[in-house]
Amino acid sequence: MPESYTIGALAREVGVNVETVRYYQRRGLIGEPRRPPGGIRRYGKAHAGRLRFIRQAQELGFSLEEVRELLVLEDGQHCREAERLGAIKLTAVRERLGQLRRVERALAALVDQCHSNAGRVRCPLIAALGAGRMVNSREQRSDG
Amino acid sequence: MPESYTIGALAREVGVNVETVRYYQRRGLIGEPRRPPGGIRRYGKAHAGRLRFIRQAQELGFSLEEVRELLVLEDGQHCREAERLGAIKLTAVRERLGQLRRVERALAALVDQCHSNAGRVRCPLIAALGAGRMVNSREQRSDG
DNA sequence: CTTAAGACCGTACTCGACTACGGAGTCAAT
DNA sequence: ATTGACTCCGTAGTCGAGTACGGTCTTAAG
Repeated sequence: MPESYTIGALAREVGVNVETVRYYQRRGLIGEPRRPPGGIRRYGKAHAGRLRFIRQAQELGFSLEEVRELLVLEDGQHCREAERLGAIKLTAVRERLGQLRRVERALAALVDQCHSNAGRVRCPLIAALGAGRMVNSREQRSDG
Repeated sequence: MPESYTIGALAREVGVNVETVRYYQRRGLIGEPRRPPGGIRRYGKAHAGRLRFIRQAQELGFSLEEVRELLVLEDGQHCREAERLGAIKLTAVRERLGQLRRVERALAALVDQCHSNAGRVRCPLIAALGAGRMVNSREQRSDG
């Protein structure tokens, strides 16, 4: 019988705050088991799984609202829809990745220049910041 | 004479809200030019550049506070310090990059599986989320 | 039985990053 | 001179994602 966790145990198990669990319940992200006559709720593996799901999805960049959208698909009947959502996220992730790569390059180069520069004239890093557009996410034309 | 923008023009130029510019000023991210006797402030290219930098840095996941740390070094006297901060940021960027790469892989694989799966049994994406730990930023052992 | 830890619950607070509002002043065009 | 757009400034509200608080109730241990 897996309905063994109290809310506190559940939270500990998954590594979140009790208040966070309750918050998710209020947001409709996890259902609350009904209270036994005048008692306290018990949670099971499924709840822990759900909770992990939420944290995972968050790490993937889904907002709680988006997570909720995904959870609605949980019955397994909506793989298509899940795929669609996943694909959208994937695009976003890839965009971010590209951006971050550009920054990595730019920043690495600047730090390197700073190092060679060794405290001379103008600091190349600072100069670059002042100049703006070290990194541009999207090309922008008609800039005079 | 580059001090040509009003705050509104500046905001439009960079694509942010006027209130946002003012907010950044309050946060010490951009200096406000002193008002001419009883007049309105004028901003120049430098301000636009600064503003763009801030947005760039934000898109990369830097908080305004972190951006401020870098911008504080603007006098050019602190190349060493700037280098240090730059190096720290670079490390952070690389970490983020790694994380994002893992996410990209995981998500791509799942979406792909969904596609092959074509609406059958359990949706792999949903299942994977439920199982937890598709992507973990830091390894964690001793998990039973 | 007493007691302490923990559950329950609602409300309120926090934090980061904005965004909106309202009243007074300024500027350019008519 | 008047109008209307815009600036200036402070304060307040919003949004997402929690986190904290305080009072009452349950439950397990001693």
